[in-house]
Amino acid sequence: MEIDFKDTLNKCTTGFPMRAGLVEREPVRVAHWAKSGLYEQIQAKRQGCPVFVLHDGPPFTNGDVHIGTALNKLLKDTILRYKSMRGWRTPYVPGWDCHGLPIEFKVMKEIQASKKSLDALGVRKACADFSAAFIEKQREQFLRLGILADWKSEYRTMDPGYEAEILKSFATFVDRGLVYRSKKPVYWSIPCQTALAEAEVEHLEKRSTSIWVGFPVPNPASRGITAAHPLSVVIWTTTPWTLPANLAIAVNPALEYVEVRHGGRSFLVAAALRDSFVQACELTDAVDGWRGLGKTLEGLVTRHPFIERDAPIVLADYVEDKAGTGCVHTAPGHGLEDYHTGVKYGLEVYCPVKDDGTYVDDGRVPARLVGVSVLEVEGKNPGNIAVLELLKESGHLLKVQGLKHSYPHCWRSKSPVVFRALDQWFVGLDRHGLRNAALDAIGKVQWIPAEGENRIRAAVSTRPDWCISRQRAWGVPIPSFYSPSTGESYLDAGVIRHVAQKVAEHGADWWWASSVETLLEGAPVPTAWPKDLRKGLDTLDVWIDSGTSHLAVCAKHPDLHWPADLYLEGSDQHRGWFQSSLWTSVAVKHAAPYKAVVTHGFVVNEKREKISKSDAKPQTADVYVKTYGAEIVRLWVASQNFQKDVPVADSIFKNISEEYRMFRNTIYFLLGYTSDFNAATDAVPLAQCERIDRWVLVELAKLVRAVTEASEVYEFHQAKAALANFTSNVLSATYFKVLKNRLQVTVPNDPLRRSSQTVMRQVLEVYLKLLAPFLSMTADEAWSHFQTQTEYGATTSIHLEDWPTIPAAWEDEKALDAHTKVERLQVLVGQVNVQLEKMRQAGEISLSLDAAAVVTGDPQDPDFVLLTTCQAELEDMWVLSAVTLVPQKGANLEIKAMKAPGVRCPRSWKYFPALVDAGRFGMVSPRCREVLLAKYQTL
RNA sequence: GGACGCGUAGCUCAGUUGGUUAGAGCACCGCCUUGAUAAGGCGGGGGUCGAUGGUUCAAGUCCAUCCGCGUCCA
Repeated sequence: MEIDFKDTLNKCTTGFPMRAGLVEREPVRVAHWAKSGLYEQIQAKRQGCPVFVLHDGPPFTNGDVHIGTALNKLLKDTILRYKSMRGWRTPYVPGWDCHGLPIEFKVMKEIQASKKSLDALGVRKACADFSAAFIEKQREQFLRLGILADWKSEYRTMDPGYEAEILKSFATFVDRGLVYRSKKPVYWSIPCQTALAEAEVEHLEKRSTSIWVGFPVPNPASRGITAAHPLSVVIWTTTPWTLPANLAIAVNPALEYVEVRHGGRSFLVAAALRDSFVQACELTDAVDGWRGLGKTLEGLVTRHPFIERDAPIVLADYVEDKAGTGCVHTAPGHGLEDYHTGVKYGLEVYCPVKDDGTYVDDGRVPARLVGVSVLEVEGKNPGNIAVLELLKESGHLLKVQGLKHSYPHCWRSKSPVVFRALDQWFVGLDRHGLRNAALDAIGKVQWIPAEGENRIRAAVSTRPDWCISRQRAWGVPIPSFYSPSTGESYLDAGVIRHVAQKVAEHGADWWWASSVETLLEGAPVPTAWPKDLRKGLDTLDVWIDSGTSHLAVCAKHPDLHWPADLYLEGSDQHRGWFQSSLWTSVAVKHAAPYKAVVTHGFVVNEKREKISKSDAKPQTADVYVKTYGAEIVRLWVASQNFQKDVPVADSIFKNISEEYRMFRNTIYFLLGYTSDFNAATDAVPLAQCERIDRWVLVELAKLVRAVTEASEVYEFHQAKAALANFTSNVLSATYFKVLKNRLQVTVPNDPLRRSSQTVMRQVLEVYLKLLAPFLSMTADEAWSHFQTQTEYGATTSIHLEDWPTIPAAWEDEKALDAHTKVERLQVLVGQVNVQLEKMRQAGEISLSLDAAAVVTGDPQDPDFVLLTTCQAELEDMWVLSAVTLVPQKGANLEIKAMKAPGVRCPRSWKYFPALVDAGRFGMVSPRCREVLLAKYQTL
């Protein structure tokens, strides 16, 4: 009868399943964490510890959690779990960014589709519902990823309390004299009589009237231009109606310009566009004259073609030589580029067009234009027609030509939009040294990676004044008032604070719902304000909302402190949240709101291209969680050098899944082979542990150091790499290989076995702790098995443990000596393995235990001395059936592998000179006979 | 177009101040194992270090130009 010796071995036994079943089982652990209040437990455990505040940048609440957002949140979670284990108290208050155009836009489209019409309050209600619904969804998705947070304290920028903080901060801006009103061009829809945002504009094909117009130059010689005839600078434009607002002509400083002579007149255009100009304006037989660079033209005075006014030449880099004449009609009130150039040259932001699209009567607009509309109806634009007439009469119109091109249109009325300067509120960034204060503050922050400092410095130093008003409904109101008779605006910090208090009680809707009398009731209204006031309907730029979070959250929440220790967001936030937070902080608190800023790159696809929304598959975190499991997503995050772009692809997740199995199986092995070990009774003093066990502890110490050092500087991919190498090389390929036979074959309490188990328990404990920040669910699951051999039996979580430290005994003299010796023995066994592989390929052996080795060497040879010292351990260490040492004076060390002599023990698979009778078990090795006897008493 | 960054094996990453035949994990191929088995061991193949030029006794590592990609800006 065949005996199945497998049943007589100490087997790998554990309830920790080798197969993870992540997608199905993870939600159970997430629920377990919620039910047991793991986050609260962790905070309670670190009561009184130094506090580390990672302030959460609020994700925008207009969609499912994107894989890039998951990357961000998981990095934060990893850092906090690590910091907590390191002894920090790590309160984490998550936030949500609720206001803003993308939501309002989506909501407006829905409203439009349902043919309803809502007032501002109705729109706001719909937007709030929309945002709230996505908060619920996103929170679920974050929980599913295993994010631990103080969800009960989460902040929302639409909470009345938060809105009040925004207004209080704004009041401080006003107090400090930073806020002013000025004009700036925005998209304007004449039929809707409203400003439009970029997202509300759609580009459609349009037929426009393009014209070439000459601006006479009274004194060409002032810039050294030697023109043969009376000179005109020629501009080309597709919006003739903006000419009444012309204040300058822009040329490119680097382009060459040429005088074109024809019919007793001279024209100045860019040399590269000279031919197309001559052709378009049919100037046959034109001759070229003076030439010069654009930069020499700066300040040259031209005359407006039909208004008594100068139009100086200004320089602008955006002027191209691809179309037109290289001389760009510039109206700061009717174009953003023109506006910037105008600001640069101190030009007026002049916009002589009213809300209804008609020219104003300001005494500067020609009488024939006053009241004429610039709205195009059925292809006819009265403004254009009138301007063309004026040009024709003045003789400066060189050519009219139709042009089909893409032009912005209003998404609702489908009519062409116009650019029109409106009064806006600005924060003057150079007032009262604000910009310099911001730049100083930047220098006191630690930027990781260091290049981040350049980026924010560039953003802060070049940013023009901050336009903070939006003509929108979904946001925090700018509590301004204006006089309908004079148009004058009124803003007062005291009044704003009064409004803030009311908003804290009633929410920002109160502003829209209340009359001016109600709004100002009880407010400290300045005596200078007129009685007849209307309320402003602009909202604040949402960057003020999120940029105020350090005040509304860090400075207010009792668990947190200001400034935050860390901000962690994508690198685009240098220009976004990092910057807006800095400005508000410097304005209100005179310092940066963060001590350190870590940035991560963007998720890109396998080819390292950006992930666009038009991709076939929506790149939500859920897609990956439901396919691979949150642990795989977490491990993916830990695998990336997140300071660069982060690739995401199925092939990568498959790869990571394999790596996960490696970690999981290693835990399985450690749990399984120590399940019969009781530390209280079975532990072996370290000093008596085996050499291989001492070796692995030295390796473990190295691992703890590597993982800790990498984690301290947030280089988790290095930490994960160290863990992977340790798992694969140190444990699986070496330690476990050497131990396996010993663990299985001996009696359970064999000293060798207990020595290894003693160390394996330590390895397991430390290994799980090192994995905990990354494989949070798996480490916690294993921790329960480690404590209680059940999945949820543990009363504590691994996330409540301290980060491992390295006991001195792990690396005492004996340990280091053992380490050196084992390392050398591992190098030497390499020579054996190559020979074994040849024998295996030749069909001579299967297992390494089927082989033996004979080592010949000089007794003085250091390696031979080492082998002699460790002779008793060599068979186990090399997993061979026998190792014979043959001292031979003067011989070079030679290790020869051969088929093992003797007979194979069917139980231990090791070869022995002879087997012995073990009764009902048959013939086994003497050692196995002993074991069987001890185990079963009778044979 | 501008500013800043990135580009090392199929994939994810290491490669100290320039110095021997460029490394790891995973994947791949072959063999073994089936007593970690939806596991494990052993062996192996695979990179002109984005391209080209330059500095140097010596460059993945320094410089220049170009190409590709990303973020922000225009």
